[in-house]
Amino acid sequence: MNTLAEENYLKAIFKLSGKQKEAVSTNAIAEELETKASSVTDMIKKLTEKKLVNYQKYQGTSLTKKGHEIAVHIVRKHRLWEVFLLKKLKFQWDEVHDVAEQLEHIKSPKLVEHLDTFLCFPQYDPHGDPIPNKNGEFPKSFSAPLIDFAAGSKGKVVGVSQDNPAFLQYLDKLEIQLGSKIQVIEKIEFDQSLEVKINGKATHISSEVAKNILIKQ
Amino acid sequence: MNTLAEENYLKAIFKLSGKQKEAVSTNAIAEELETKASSVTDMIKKLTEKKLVNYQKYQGTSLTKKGHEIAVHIVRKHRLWEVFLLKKLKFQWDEVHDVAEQLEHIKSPKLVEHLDTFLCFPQYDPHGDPIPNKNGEFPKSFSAPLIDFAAGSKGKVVGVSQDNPAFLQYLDKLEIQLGSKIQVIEKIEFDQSLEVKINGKATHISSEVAKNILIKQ
DNA sequence: AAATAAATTTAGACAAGCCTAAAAATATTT
DNA sequence: AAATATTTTTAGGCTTGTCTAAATTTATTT
Repeated sequence: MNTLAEENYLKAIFKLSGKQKEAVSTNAIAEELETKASSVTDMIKKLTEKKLVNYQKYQGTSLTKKGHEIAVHIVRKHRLWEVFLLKKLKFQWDEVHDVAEQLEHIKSPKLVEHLDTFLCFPQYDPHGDPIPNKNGEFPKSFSAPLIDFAAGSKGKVVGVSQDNPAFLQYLDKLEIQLGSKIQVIEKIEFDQSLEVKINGKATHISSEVAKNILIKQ
Repeated sequence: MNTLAEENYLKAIFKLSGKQKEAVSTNAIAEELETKASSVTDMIKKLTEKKLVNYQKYQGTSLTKKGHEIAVHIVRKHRLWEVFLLKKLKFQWDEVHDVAEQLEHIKSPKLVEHLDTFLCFPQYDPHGDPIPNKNGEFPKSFSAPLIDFAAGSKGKVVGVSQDNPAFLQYLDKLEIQLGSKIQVIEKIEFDQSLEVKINGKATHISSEVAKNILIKQ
């Protein structure tokens, strides 16, 4: 069984290493967890000992198969709890994260599976992030940041990757909501900004905004 | 904010000190928490520092008003989660305790209150124990162990005060379930055992068993 | 390629929470 | 009331997870 601190490190490495599972730098982990690089080095050594990460001095860290499985399971729990808080307990969009951050560490296999059943096996959480099933498999159709879509592609807004109030208010102004239909008209080379149609209406958004809107085709 | 260990100490002292809030011995706390007396002394000093307990060397420990409030709040959370696990997630009677033991430490005032609302403000948990409201007040009508009832009295089984599997299996054999109607026919002076009627059917149970069945009239 | 800067690791320290063993205080016997 | 037993506390130590400061390695400039 892993400690709370270990779980948080695995989750951070998972988050930082992306789909290709690249090695993650010590400083990046330190920043993600708001701790010091020396603390990270200490913990990475323990995780190496437990065969949860691959680590070579000065060369960064990546998850082993076992470490990856644990991280995905924590992500699963986090996102299921977010759905529970939003759908069942009537939390607001931006209130769920901190509580889910605590709930994700509860240890009870039965609890997760019964919660999943109770929620009718949701595939996405309130932020539009995919929820892995109990075997750690993500739903086939992924959401991705709007900025990653080519000109011409169409999709639906399934979430955001930021819940900064100013950002959410700006989306409101642009009339971008969960479920809005969105089409990429043109990508501006110069500043990576986008011409898009939102629910049929043309508008223009910056790359900063496009990075944080999640789309599912 | 209190640590997990601190919360468990407060809960243990609350449990041991009963309604009259008597001082509790160091050894009793150590036994309750399955730890050593010396560890208890250490922690009690910290809790004294934080004004959560009253403590005089060699004279035992009692909760301050503040400590009592915190303990009651943890009990509230524990029992609400038990109801959630049983009623919503379809856990078995004897599976809820260990998970609730973890969930009770989640810190989010909003979570507790929304959970309470979601569960429609239950007054008793699956073991028949009363659930304090958000002001820390217990419901007026308490359940009591079967053994405390006089010959002739009638009531309903609202819980048990043990969740040892052998005990629960034995109850099953006696056809005693949550909600069973029970009437005390006779109390045997000699060994404190009881003649009872369970759902109309006469049977005989030992004092050991009668101590652990909770009845509400 | 040498010098400088940045990233990472090591060394040593600290708080929390636990432990064992020994000392001190309290309770119980005789 | 003295002797013995029990309870509780103290002293010192260990592990986990953190920190700062210094040393080392890698990356970037000049």
